[in-house]
Amino acid sequence: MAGVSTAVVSYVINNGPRPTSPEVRERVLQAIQALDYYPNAFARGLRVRRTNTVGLIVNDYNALEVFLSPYSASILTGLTVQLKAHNYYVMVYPSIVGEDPEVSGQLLRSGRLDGIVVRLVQDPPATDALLEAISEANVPCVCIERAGAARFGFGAVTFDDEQGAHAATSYLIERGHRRIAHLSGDRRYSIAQGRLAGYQRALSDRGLPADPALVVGDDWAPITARSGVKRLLELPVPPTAIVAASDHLAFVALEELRLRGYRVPEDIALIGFDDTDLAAQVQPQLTTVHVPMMDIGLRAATMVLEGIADEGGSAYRQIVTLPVELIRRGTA
Amino acid sequence: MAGVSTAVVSYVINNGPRPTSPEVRERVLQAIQALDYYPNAFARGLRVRRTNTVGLIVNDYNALEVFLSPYSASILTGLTVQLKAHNYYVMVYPSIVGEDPEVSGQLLRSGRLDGIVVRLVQDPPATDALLEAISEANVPCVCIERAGAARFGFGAVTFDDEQGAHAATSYLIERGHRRIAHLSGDRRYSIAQGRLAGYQRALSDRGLPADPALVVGDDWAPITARSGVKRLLELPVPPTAIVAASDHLAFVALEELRLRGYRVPEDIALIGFDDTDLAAQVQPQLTTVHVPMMDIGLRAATMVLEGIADEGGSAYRQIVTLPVELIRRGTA
DNA sequence: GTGAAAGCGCTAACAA
DNA sequence: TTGTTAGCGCTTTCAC
Repeated sequence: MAGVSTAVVSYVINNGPRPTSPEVRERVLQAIQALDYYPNAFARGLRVRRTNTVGLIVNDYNALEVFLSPYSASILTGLTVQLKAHNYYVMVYPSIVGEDPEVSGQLLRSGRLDGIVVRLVQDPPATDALLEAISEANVPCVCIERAGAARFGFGAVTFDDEQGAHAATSYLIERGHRRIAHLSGDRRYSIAQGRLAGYQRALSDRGLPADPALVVGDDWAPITARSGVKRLLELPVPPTAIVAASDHLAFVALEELRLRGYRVPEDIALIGFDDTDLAAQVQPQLTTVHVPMMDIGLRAATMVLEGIADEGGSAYRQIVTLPVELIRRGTA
Repeated sequence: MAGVSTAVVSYVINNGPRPTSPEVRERVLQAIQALDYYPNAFARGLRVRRTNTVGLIVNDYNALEVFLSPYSASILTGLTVQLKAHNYYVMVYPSIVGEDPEVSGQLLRSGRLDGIVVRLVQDPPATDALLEAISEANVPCVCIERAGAARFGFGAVTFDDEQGAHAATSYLIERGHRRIAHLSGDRRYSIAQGRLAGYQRALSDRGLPADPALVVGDDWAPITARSGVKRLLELPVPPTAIVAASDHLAFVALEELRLRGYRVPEDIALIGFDDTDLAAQVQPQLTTVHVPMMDIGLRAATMVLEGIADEGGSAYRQIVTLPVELIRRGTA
């Protein structure tokens, strides 16, 4: 319709790789408009071997909870915002712990993805099978939350649970607390382990005894948290402070403490972990450890884009650990 | 390597459209294994014009909140679980209200998607521009939360806010309440309007006056909810019950009421809306209206798959309204 | 039951 | 600056 070859149309659309005269360019643009023409992404992808798509593989234990964690939403937000700005699309894919890697292998090796961001809830070697499948996709991959085994050479954006819990616990010790409890999460998740470890290290750093009775809870369920708190309160010498492994657990603890007539923080101090939206909204506002979830998504997007641009380069293969920070509010 | 033509390989991989002899089949399968061969999705997509991908377009007012609403996560879960089971992938795309439709047009008309699920927060005609862009993709589309204008002929999975709020308010009236307040959400969202309307209709159904002073709040922010509750309590004749437009608002109200020394439900009854995870976890447990978010995602997935299978058929073009239900718990 | 070959819509190397 | 054309990797028609 513009009276030119397909090559020129391509040059116009892509601004290259060869120049076009302004008048031809104009004619082509008008024809495109008139015909309501849109390039087919699959044909282009087939030709240039780029799909403009990044996969977000979210690994978790339960298919119905993959996207429900407070993390996922923020991470997804950071990721999509950044990728959209660079004309990349996001394909989300739930991957269940223990699932046959062949399931995700189908997506991974189909050539649909230019890059991959994978949320890991465990540390190596538990994630090796999944990462092995990902490595066969032969595209840049950035792990978030936890890093993968070094041999894969993937980038990672993590945060330091251990240090966060250490800071929270140390803060309580400085404030004069000597019997500090930990309300732990599901230890299958590395973050739960890290938070427990940070708590324990803070105690030992200050020469405080590690009383096993002061560590309660072993999953993320509210009911477990409730009974854990109850057990703490029934101890011969109850704790004067609690470090919870998540804000959610802390909220439940807060409820339970109040219900039993304890004032927070006067009778018992409480610190959460994550700094979810709600933390600043309850009364008293929850003292907690801020984890920069949205930044993680953003940073992961940036890194994976670098990896894609680099064509097998390795500048992106760093392990970035974002700082976590104790936010002092009303509960400790 | 298997000593056969590419045609036969294709027949083996796709189980058709022509038969293959068992021995050849076996040879091909072994070669596939040995070569670690995986079909390229883009080449196949180019040829058969199917991408095995469904787009989830999430419309909202703020780029940073698109995926943070309690709805998004559940919807995404329902959607991905169902689509994964049918070998379809999900591409998520944030669409901002008022944004140039050309932005999403790029994705929509690129031929990447076999079908579309779009979350709408407004009613027609506000969504016409977005749906116009979607209709140019020429693929089945299912709206969720709110339906689009009839002329587009898209399917929809919705739920009845009006009726939910009506049920909640009516319940309070039956329990003897006569001064019932409504803590409203951001009226730019149709659900906020629907919930307000349901509340008002329930009052008028029972011949109760509609006191404008009893309707407070006009966004989803906690701070607004707090000041709204405060205003209610300072009224010459304060309400004895509050119907909130969301669980989040209700939680804030619950906090604020307690803070001011009111017992819930003894002094003031409270009903939320959504039945988010937390509703059953606070003490007292929140009485609320259950909205089956995950089902919505699941149902939308099923419908869009029907639309894709139907090849322009119209069986999927129904508007499904899922029931909402008052869940009696501890706050009313 | 199998092979040869066309062609999906695009890009880019090569030729002019 | 533009046109011609090969070919990305697959499916499927047509011939055998």
